Order: sequence, then C-alpha cells, then structure tokens
Amino acid sequence: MSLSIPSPANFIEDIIVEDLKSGKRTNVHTRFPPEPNGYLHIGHAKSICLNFGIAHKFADFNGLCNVRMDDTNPAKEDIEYEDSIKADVRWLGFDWEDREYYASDYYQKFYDYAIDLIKMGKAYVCELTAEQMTEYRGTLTEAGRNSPWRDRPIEESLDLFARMTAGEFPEGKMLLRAKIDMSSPNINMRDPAIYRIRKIPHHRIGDKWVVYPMYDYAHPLSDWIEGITHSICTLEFEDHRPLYNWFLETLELPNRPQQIEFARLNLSYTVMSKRLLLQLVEAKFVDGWDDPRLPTISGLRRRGYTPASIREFADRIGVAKADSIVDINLLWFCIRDELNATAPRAMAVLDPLKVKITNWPEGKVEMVQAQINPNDPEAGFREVPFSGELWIERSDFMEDPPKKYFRLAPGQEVRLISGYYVTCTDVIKDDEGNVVEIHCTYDPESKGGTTPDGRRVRGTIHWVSAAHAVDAKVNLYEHLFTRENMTNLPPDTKPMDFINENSLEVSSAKVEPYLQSIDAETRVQFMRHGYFWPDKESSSDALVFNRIVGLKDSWGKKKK
RNA sequence: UGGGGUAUCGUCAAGCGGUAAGACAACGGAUUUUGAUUCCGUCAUUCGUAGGUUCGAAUCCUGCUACCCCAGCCA
Repeated sequence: MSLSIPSPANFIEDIIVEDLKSGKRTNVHTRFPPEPNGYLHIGHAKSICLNFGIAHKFADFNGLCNVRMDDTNPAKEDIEYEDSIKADVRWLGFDWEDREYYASDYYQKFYDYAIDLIKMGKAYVCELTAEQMTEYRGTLTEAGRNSPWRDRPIEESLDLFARMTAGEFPEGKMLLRAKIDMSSPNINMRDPAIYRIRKIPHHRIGDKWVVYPMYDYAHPLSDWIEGITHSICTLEFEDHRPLYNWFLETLELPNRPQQIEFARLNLSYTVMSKRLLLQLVEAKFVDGWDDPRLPTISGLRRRGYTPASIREFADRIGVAKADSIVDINLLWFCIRDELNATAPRAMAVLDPLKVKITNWPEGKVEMVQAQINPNDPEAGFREVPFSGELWIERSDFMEDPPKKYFRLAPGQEVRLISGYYVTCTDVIKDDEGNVVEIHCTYDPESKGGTTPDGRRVRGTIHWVSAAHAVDAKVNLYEHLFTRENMTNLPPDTKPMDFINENSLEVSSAKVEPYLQSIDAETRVQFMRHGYFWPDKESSSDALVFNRIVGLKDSWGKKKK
C-alpha cells in the first residue's frame, strides 16, 4: 500500500514531493536551528512555521522537526537566549517532543570527523595570522594563494590539532582549515576555517573545549547526525551550499541531507536584523525585547497577537526565493480577522469629553443591556450603567462639522451604543475657547437604541457613565519606523534616522467597569477603536491596556 | 571585472509550452445600534527588456538591464 503524497504548496514542498515520488527519500525530517545569541522575531516565526509545518504536512512520511541550538560560538551565546527561544517556539504552538538538540552535544563527533579529514589530507593546521589569512584569501575577482602550511605533513597537522585542543596555543595562533581550492570563484571554498581556538567557557559545556567548530562545518554534520532530509535555510547561505556538500561528500557520509534556501521575511515599517533590534533595546528606544512595538515574538506576544494569527500570517505570505517586503497590513488583517470573531466588545473612551444630559432624572442610574459580540449573538449580553453624566470621545463632537460628519454637533442627534439617542443643545467652553463639556437632551423613547417612530440616526458613538467609569492607561502603538522599506535606505542615511519618535502614545482613558473583570488572557474590542488586551503590568486597580491593532478606519482615511 | 541568486498587479504570490489563480491593500456600491464586520462589484490583453524557437511562450533558447548575497578565526 502506498501513502498518498500531499500536494505541494511551495517550491520547497515541490522538492520534497519529488524526492518522495522518486524514492530518493522515504521520510521527511526538518529542523529549526537558531543560534542562541538573540531573541526570535517574526522572520524566525516564518521559518519555524515552515519547518514544523512541513513535518506536520508529511506526517505520513514520518514527518518530524527538531529544535537545535546552533551553539558553536561561545563568545556570543547565552542560556537566556536558549530559554526565550524555546518559550517562543512553544508559544507559537509547536512541539519538538524529545528532539531538543545542541550542536555542542556533537562536539566530539565533529572532532573525530575533523581528524578523519586531516588523515585524508583534506584538512590542515594553518598558522597564518588573521591579517595574512585575509591577504591570502584573494578578492572577489582575484584567486587566493595557498597557505605555506597547506602541504605540511599529515602527522604534523594531527599533532598540532591535538595540541590546539589541549590548550597549548593562544587564540588566533592556529586554525584547522579544509583543503579545497584557493582559486575557487566561490570564496567559501578557499580553504575555509573549520576550527578556531576560543578560550571562553561555553554556556552549556563549560571549558571542556578550547577549539570550536565553525558554522559551515558544524551545520551539515549536525544535520547528518540528526537524520535531517531537508535542511532549510535563508538565501545568504546559498553559496555555502557547495561547502555544505563538500564536507558530507568528502567524509563519504551516506543519505545526505539537502540544503534548500528561501527568502527571509521583511516587513514594512520595521527591521528584522538582530543587530538593529539589539541596538534599539540597548539604547532604550524600546522597553526591552518584549516591547510591543518590536517584531520579536515576545514583543508580538506582549502586544496581544495570538499564536494562531502569526501562523495564519506565515501561511499567507508564502515561501519563495525573491527578496520581498511584506505589507504589515497583512499581519494586521490576520489578527483582526481572528479577534473580530472571538473578542468580546466593550466601550472605552480614550480622549474623554464630558456630556451632561439635561433632561435625565437627577441621580438616576439605569443598567442597559449591551451585546457582548454583535457578530456572535450566542455570546449574550453584558450590563452597562447609564446615567446623566457621560464621557464620550472628544473626536465624536465637532462644533462646526464638515458635511457627512455623522457624530455629535450642535443640534445633531446621535445614538449612544445600546443606550439612548441624544441631541446636542449646548456647548460649554473655558476661557480659552476650548470645549470642556456639552449638554444634550435624550429621547426616553429611544432606549436600547431604536425609537417607535423608526427614525434614522446616522451616527452611533460609544460612551461611558462618568460616575461608573474606571480609569485605565492605554498604550497606543504606531510603526517603529517612519519608512516603509527599511531594507534599502537612501544614500547617507541609517536606520535610526527613520525611527518614529511617536511610536508610543499613552492615553488616560475612561473605560466601562466590565473591563475590570476580564482575565489576563482576554482580548477585547474597544468599540470603534480596535483590539486591546491587558498589559503584563495591568492589575484590576491599575488597568493598563495595549492596543493590539486598530479597526479599519475608512472615515479617518477619507479625512486625509 | 569573479561567483551565487532573483525579476508576474501598490504588496505578497500561483503558474512547470495551451492562451495570467488567490490573498492583502485600494476603489465603487448595498446592509449595519461599531464610518468595524458582512455582502456585491472594479482592479495585469500582460508576465524586467530585446530578439529567437513554436500552430501556440510568463513558461524553452540567446543577448541585455535592474536588484540582492559573498572577501569573519560570525551564524
């Protein structure tokens, strides 16, 4: 009986399907191999979803995906990063079961293979200095020259490598190099370094080793050791592929993994490089790695994005080899689409203006029924207190409104969501002419939002009873950078020139009491504003909400 | 001037010699107690460009152009 092969969704799956059909492979095994030297961002999420997604899709073919810490550089890596990486992958919804690996666990094997290479005459200990190395390497257009140590006896290299490993030499003194071709047009093949001396304790295995393998050497071997079939990485490794293959072929390892490269994710109005992200964090432009403005997984999580919305996004952007910049609107669409269906509604006034209803019975408080989610009648109702003094949004009143402004204005009637119709009768101003309060009358017949005469009211606005309002701090986020394309900057500019100084706006809001009772995981829609959820620092007596994403705003757009 | 890649709608992206999917964005219009949602409709005679092969080309061939990556003892 033959298993049915899934239909491919991108060029990588095309390759996998071909391999399965041709019999080149009988199973599918991928891996996510981060270096624990920074926090994961949404670009990594693309890779995580791709690798785990393939494993899941090809489950009938033993589809599996490992997590492997690519920890070959003790100078940059740390346990803190490992922990955050694992937490992020798990949060995204993926399970690597017991397949949590570390390149550092393979060091002995790497070492043994290195000795094999030396014995084969395919690697040698080189004593050129770093500067000499650069000089001997040649340039993009000129061939390199052979190192004077290239043809030293195998026994000598063996001895020297053993002594390097024993710690006899200082850093930079010697290097183990692969013997390939100094005149290769591919610079990666010009006798690349495969081991260097680093007298720094490794965060996991301490000072067991003083020689550390290079990525180009460790990666193919790690893949091979784990039985990886398809080793997916980003485009910049494309010209490392001949080297990846060279190690596996030279060592005559059977059933070799295949490296496949795809384009990394870029998003409009933000940056994805670890270096830049680190700079933003260290310069305190942002509040740590989980700042909600950052495209880090932890930032997106703190902002309120759901794992499902990020997976959906990863699915929609596709996988290809062309450099691209994905419109941030697509990410926004994904989270809106999910939350529109699931988020309970509530009312919050972000920029409050006092409204007094002059014909409302003194001191009367009425509980009105409001739908929790009008798009989901099953969700039921919540009670909201209504009274003669309310807060409304400052932008929902205009003394001299333009045409087609449906909200409150002198003499204009508006519907208060789930409450009553009110008509503006007076505008109260301070000495400087600022509107400080407005007076309205309400129509007792309009309770709940409709009247017996069925008259039409174009404007519907949200409100909060002043006496019952709860104060809340609300964080409103904008793009981190002002420039859409941050991957290609104009001459003589640098990323920081485009930092958006107004990427965070804090508002002192008045919110309905219901919001005091929601739990820390609940994402709510502040009607007519967007989707919000409690910040990690929020508490029931000091509410703090983060705006995950705003609602689409065709009126605001039209005004521009 | 070497090597490796990529070019299909504003942005992603299908297409694999048989006559340009889809999504986001945008723009109309309907519905609406969120100017949200939903719903209907519009949005590439053309696939970087110039030739060639073919009955037929985004798909094959040739030339050209643009952009990205590579000269760490980083990954």
